[in-house]
Amino acid sequence: MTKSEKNFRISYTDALNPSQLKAVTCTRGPLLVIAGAGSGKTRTLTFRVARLVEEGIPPGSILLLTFTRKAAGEMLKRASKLLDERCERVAGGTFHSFANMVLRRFSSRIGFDSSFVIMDRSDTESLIGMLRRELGYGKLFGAFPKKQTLATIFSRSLNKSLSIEEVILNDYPHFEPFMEEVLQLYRAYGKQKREHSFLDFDDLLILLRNLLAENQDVRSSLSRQYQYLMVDEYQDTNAIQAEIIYLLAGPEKNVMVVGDDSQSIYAFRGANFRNIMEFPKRFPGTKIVRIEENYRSVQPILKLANVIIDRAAEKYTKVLYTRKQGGVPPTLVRAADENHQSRFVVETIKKMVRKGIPYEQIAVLFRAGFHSFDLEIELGKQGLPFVKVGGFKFMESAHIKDVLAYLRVLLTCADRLSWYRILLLIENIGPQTAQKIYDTISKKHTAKEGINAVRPHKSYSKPFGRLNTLFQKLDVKSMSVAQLGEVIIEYYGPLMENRFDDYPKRMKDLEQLLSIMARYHRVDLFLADMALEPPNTSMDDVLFAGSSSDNRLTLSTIHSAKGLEWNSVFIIWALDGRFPSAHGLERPEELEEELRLMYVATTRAKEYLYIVYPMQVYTRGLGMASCTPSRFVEGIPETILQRQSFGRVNRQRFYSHDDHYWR
DNA sequence: TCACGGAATATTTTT
DNA sequence: TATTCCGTGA
Repeated sequence: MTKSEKNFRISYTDALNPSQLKAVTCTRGPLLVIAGAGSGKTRTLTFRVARLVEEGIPPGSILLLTFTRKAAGEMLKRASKLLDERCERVAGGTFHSFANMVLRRFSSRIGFDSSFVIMDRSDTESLIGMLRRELGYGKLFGAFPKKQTLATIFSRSLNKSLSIEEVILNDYPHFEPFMEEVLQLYRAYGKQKREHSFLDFDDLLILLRNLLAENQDVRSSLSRQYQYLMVDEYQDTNAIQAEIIYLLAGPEKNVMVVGDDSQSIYAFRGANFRNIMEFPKRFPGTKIVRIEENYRSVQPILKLANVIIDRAAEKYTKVLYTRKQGGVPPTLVRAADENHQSRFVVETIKKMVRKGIPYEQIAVLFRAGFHSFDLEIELGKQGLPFVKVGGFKFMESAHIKDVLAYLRVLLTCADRLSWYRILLLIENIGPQTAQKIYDTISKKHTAKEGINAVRPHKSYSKPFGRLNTLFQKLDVKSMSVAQLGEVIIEYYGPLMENRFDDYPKRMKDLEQLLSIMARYHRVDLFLADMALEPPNTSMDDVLFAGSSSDNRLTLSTIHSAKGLEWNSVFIIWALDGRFPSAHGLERPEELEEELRLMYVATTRAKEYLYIVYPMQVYTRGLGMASCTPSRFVEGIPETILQRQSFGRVNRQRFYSHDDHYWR
């Protein structure tokens, strides 16, 4: 410690509990912080940033890596409020956005142009789909994996550091006969990316690791620049990310990682919570701090959470406790069917709101994006304002991607994927014609020249003329991002009208996109951001006219709810087969992850928690089928998880406990 | 060569 | 429910 405590502007000893304080003041050397749910992890990180800055460390030499860029931004903002605006100059973001920045700076070292394009998941799939078709593998005898599956296999191979062969043998043994073809396709995909200067999400990580591992000068330059590393959500990093941290750490090894092994929910993406256990081995002399006191939830909720996580085969090392008094046990609600489940949630929320709980303090959580469809309809009918997070994405909808395609070809004339998008929108141009036109265009260096060189066939010459006019107007150098957007939308509007019958709704999305564009002054940075951190809520999700943007309840996948908290939480579809999802039932490690997911969901609630499941579900083929509640919440004593019913089944009304607190 | 319709098939979570 | 493949007609 460079100064005595009283010389600091912030009184750390008053603001933090002893273990938090230890995590904050231990600023030198490797440090592992195990922080339970609701234990003030964000607070700890925030104070630690302020502390480092107060100790006189230049903000620019602190790097804070988090799971979303939003999380990093908020922490730095909070730190600024605590101390001063110096904290805003701390470098923060996700591994992917950090990689993006570094790789652009050192692009020549990795053999790429600095204006490389980042492919999101759907770009990746389209490109794979294109190659799959070209190579003719779709027509092979038997079922060749689809583009989506192929993308998953490729990604898993990198993120879990396994070969393609291993992934197929482990997870997709039924594709073993196609091993050679899949490998062929994988090589073609890699070649295509290199030729087009495309990087997918996984390339960002791999190339950053390779850059650091193979270029000693780059490595030491970066570790001199970032002398203090902080990594949030360490349980959800994979082997490559752990290696990046290792390579980035300078001789001082000022590396702090924070995580909670019982909240690891991204193994499907290659995350390995054992990274936490291995951290002290990689960094000898690591200090370990545990933060176990929970400030979020009332005791009855923690009790249930502890019972749930206790069912895990893996024994986690901490038990949450709280000094918060009061609270009522969470409730397991049996609803007659899916619609009753929705209606129960809506009814209860109405009662809560009447009692003074604001909408923004209420959330409904579920395993998968589509689980909320019926509820969304019900909320719309009743006029309750909500916002949906996770699941399908604004940025991935066709009309948004279409508009981005015009911008992308302005930067990279060789972007075949985007040219296909653009050309296929024109009547009478199909894949064959698009390829021919692309061949002509890609010989030129700019989109303007390229499109001018095309001699269109009569059948589409008129609409093609419009496209040509568009590209003569577009000029990256003299126009702002928003101006480019406006001209593009002017061209695209009529095409969209033709293509989609929900044209007005999509037009609103485009207006929204324009207002986002107005915040950027460089097209390449705008495009990179849209791929790395797309706005993850769709604008038309607000079914309630005139609701203010801040007073809405939240519908969210559990994955997207990570790190967040609400006064009242509903978990719906707590059915075996849905949650845990049928997918993971056979594999013990996947089932284990589902259990941790349930644990994460329950620990989001501060005061009230309902776990709801429908008794009967309509499934295609079977009609109405009875269901069993999730194994994660079955057989828990009523003193910990009380029971309630809602609706009627087979003409017999359920008995229902009195609705204790919302009457 | 394009557009469209029918049939078959697989269905999670995210940077 | 969306994707993908295949057949048919223009």
